[in-house]
This record gives sequence, C-alpha cells and structure tokens, in this order.
Amino acid sequence: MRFISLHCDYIKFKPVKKAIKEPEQLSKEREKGEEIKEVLVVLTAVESMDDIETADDYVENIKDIASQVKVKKILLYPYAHLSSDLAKPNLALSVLEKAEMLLKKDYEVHRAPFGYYKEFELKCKGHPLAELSREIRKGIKGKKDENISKIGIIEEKYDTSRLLKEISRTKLDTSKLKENDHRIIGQKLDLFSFNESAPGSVFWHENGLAVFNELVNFSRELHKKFGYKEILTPFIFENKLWKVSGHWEHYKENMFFTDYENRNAAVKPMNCPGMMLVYRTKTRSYKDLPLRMFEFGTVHRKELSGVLAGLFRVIKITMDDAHIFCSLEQVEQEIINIFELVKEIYKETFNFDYSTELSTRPEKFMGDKKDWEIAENALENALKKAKVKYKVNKGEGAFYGPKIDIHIKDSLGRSWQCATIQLDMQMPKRFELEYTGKDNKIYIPILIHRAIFGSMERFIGILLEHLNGNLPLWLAPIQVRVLSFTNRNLKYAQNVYDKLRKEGFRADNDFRDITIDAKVRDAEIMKVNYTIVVGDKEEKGKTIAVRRRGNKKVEFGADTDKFINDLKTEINERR
RNA sequence: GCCCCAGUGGCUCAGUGGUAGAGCACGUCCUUGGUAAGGACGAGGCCCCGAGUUCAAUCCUCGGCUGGGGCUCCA
Repeated sequence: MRFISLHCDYIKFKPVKKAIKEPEQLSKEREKGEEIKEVLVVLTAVESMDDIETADDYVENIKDIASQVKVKKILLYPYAHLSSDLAKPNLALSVLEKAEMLLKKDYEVHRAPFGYYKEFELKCKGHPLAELSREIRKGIKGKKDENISKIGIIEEKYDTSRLLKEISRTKLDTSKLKENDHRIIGQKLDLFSFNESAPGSVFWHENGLAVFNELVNFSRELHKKFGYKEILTPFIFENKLWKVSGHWEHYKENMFFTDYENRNAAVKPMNCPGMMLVYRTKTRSYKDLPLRMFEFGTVHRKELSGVLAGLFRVIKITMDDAHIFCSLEQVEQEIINIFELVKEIYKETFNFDYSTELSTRPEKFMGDKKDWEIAENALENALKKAKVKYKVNKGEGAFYGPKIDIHIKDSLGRSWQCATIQLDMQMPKRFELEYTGKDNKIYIPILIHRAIFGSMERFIGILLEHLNGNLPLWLAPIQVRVLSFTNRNLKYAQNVYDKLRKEGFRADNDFRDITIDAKVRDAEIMKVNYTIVVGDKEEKGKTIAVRRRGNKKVEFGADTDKFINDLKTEINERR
C-alpha cells in the first residue's frame, strides 16, 4: 500500500509504515512557522484493512498535534495486486468493496476501471509516480475532478525510495528569482545571452567571454603544473566510432546526427572516444603511465526539453575534460592528485562550500564484479588518504564504473554536480588500448575520466551566484573604468584610458555628458572593480582619483603608474 | 519527455475583444557637476509563431516554440 499526504504546497509520498512518524514532522514544520491549514490524506494501494487502520492512526496523530488543521481523507483506489497480478482483479475488488462499506462515512472513495492501469502506464512518458502526484494535485484544485477517479494505479516495480527522497526534500521558494541569480547577473553585466533559435547554447558576450577565457587560462596553467598534456580533438565523428565506444547503444537519444556524402556521423556528446584515438596513435609502455590527457572539449547533448536551466544546464557544453591512463596500482595516487587539484580550485581559489559523494555499482552494470570491487576500493582508499569527507550513494554509479562527484548549491539551494571523477574499465577494452609492461607483456590500462570545473558554463553560473557578480580583479570583465568629470577633461581622460588599455587591462570608459554621480552609479551596478575619475584637479596634477568597488572612500591624487603596478600585483595574486 | 506558470519596445513590467502604455536604457539639446539617478524633447513595438471562434483577436480556444519552477536525467 502506498500512503500519500499532502498539505499546502507540500506533497509527500510515504510508505505507510514510516508514515506514522510523519505527524512529528508536521509539528516541526509548524514550529518553523509553516502555516498548514489542511492535510489531505490520500490512500492508494490498500491491500488490507490493516492498512486502513494504520492510516486512521495517522490521522488521529495529526489531530492530536494540530487540532485546528482540517483533515480530509481520500481513498483513492485500492489497486492491490492490480499491477503485479492482473489475474486477480476479484481479490482487489473485494478489498475495495469492503473498504467502501466500512469507510464511506470518513473517506471520499474514488475508483477507476481496472483496465486503466495499463492505459495509464502507457500514457506516462515521465515517471508514473511524479505524474500521479500532479494528477492528484490537479484534482485537489478542483479543476478537473473527473481525473481523480482515473488515477491511483501505479506499478510497484518503480523504486519509490529515490522519489521519496526528492519530493520530501525542502520545498524551494520558487516564486521569485533571487537577486544573485546568475541569469540576472549575466544580463546586468552583459555577460551572455540566449536565443530561441539555439536553445541551451550560450552566446558569450565580450564581458562573459573575458571571464570564460580567464578561467580557461587559469586551468591550463594549473594542469600544466599537475603534469597534464593538453590536446584538442574533432567535433564530429563517424557513427562507427560511437558503436565502438558504446555511445551508440547507450547514448544515441542524446546525440545530434549529421550525415554528409557517404558518411553517417554525429556531433560528439563526450570527449572520451577522441582521446582514446590519440592514445592509440603509438605504442605505449609502462614508462608512459600515468598518461594525463587534457582537453577543453566542446560537446553537444540533446537534453530533455524541460531540463535546461540558464548556464546550469545547457546543450552545448564546454568541459575541462581529462582522461588519465594508468595501471591499477597507480589509480589511488592519481585520484589523490586529482583531489589536490580540486582543492586548489574549489577551496584555495574560490572558497566554495562543496560536498563530495561516492557513487557505487548500480544494478545494471558492465564488467566483472571483481573489477568493480577493486575500483570502488581504490576510490574509497583515495578519499580516506586524502582525508576528504564524503557521502556514499549506493548503486548510483555509472554503468561503466564507480564515480566521485563534487556538488555545490546555487542561490535557490539546488545542488549541482560540478567536478566528477569516474573510473572506467570498459572503454580501454572496447578501444583495445594497451601498454607494454616491465615484463614485456601487454596490459590494458585503467581509465580515469575526470573534469574539475565540470562544465565551464555551469561553473561560471555557480561562481557568479557565489560571488553575487563581484568577481575578483583577475576574472572581472571590466577591471577599470575611466570617467570624465566634465567635458573639459575629455582629452586627459582619453590619455589615461589609452594608457590602461595599452597595459593590457580590461578597461573601458564613460565620457557621457551626465553627472558624475550617475556615472559612478552605473560603474557600481556593472561591478567595475576600479573606477577612475579625472577632473580639473587631476588634470592639473597629472593624477587620478581612484574608487574601489563598493567603497565609499575615494583616493584623490593617486599616481597613475603606481596604480598600474598595484593592479598588476593584485591580478597576479589572484585574490 | 511529464506537471504547473509565463511570453507586450534593448531591459523591468502595466493594459485592453475595436491593431498599445510607463520607468530605465538609447538619440538630440540645455546643463559642466567631485563619487550610487540634473532637466527638456525625441525616436523606437508583426503585443512569441500558426490555426480557430468573431464583423473585429495582443486579449478568448487549440496546437507549437522558447523561458521559469517542480519531476526524471545529467556536467
């Protein structure tokens, strides 16, 4: 039996045995100031009268805790055995009839024709449970009452525990965009835009591209330090490659196809196969390992239409992708090295609050259980050695191997996966990758897929929200802006501006004929790091007046050359 | 893909079954100001696309596209 309770905008699925605990939760929510006026108890899948009694206990509990809360009981339809045992409709029917008789007073009973189950499942393109919840909600709003009688039939085979987790998670305040929403910042600072004609694909404006490129440069430098070799592979590959890699089989729905002449090809949704081909360009020996191949790879993935979200979820994705080829013994150390890199970026550079999760073997997996155990142990040991705190997600690994992910929350409290480290023992076999060992025998290397930013787009989105658009000097799209005080000072202002440009700063100017207040205001809104005003005083003394973003104090009479040097120092320190 | 909501000048939004309005931004002029909005005037719109209802649709209905939130999936 499934047990559903709804109140206000909350919707929760609870297995009946756990549901008894729920009234406590209700009181907690009331303490937090949640206003709950009505609780709707919806019973589905009643299998016996015991179920109904349990539900009644639950209702009594609610009444004890919150006497003013209105409780409405709905018996949706006892579909016991219906899904799993269509051969016994009479059994289900008898339960239903009993229930109806006993409960008519208290429960609104809705029933559907038994044949509806199949129909419903066929109709559902999404998750049947999720759809059921919408149906119920719709019914409650009274808009389409007739729908209520048609629902309530769901296959038991669907794993509800995961859904439970999702749905019972704190409901987000979705009514308002937060001020630090990256989409708003992106528009205000003229960083990027989207267009209907290329959904899920970012148009990077000058300002946004500056941020993007700085991050790329930063990452390149760091990867060099960590011993990676950067390469670049094609965008379009023939389908036969995707058949080898397994994407044809597992990822076809997400790929863009493009045929030409006699070739059937696809735009790459992942970078791995291209890199595998580079590995194969020569014979490798154990001396070459670990081989760390790095690529800023641009991939395209067809995503379900309801799933795109600003920079967080896009179709054209740029990844700081790398593949590490190594021996089994080297895996642990390589993972530890990756943690170092993660720490360097996430902690030292940006000071993010992030969580680490280890996902293990799923029910449907490729390869040997033994290999999986080795891989999982390697990941876990590395986590422990690197003293990383982590959570285990059992059974949520990729089909080809276990993985470690880094998650960060956005302005709405939603968690996004950024960095990912995945062990793969399938791809090297499929591509027949080899290396010669010390003993002159041929071995298959282990493959580690990993991305640190994850997707550049998503990372920039997270970063913008984290800093509320106040980017540090080295990343800022407009580092310095020169303002003319009056039209008398235009020439000198132009000189100062030219000088800054020639020094290589991202500088711009505002020589409009409006008040200095208005220009300063605009510079602050644009999150310009340093605003420089030149007026008569400055012109006379060959100085500048410097204002730092968010600071009310202004440094009058500053020396231009010294200012330039200070800027350079600040950029180099990446503070 | 599913559920709910939205789509009106570059931006933020009003509004109406009789083909449109404000503020900001933009342009011109006045003003020449010391660190978060000086003033006047002006230009700018296939009211997302397609069909239907109607004498008449930006508005109502249906379908589509895109965006937002929630699922599912993922970086």
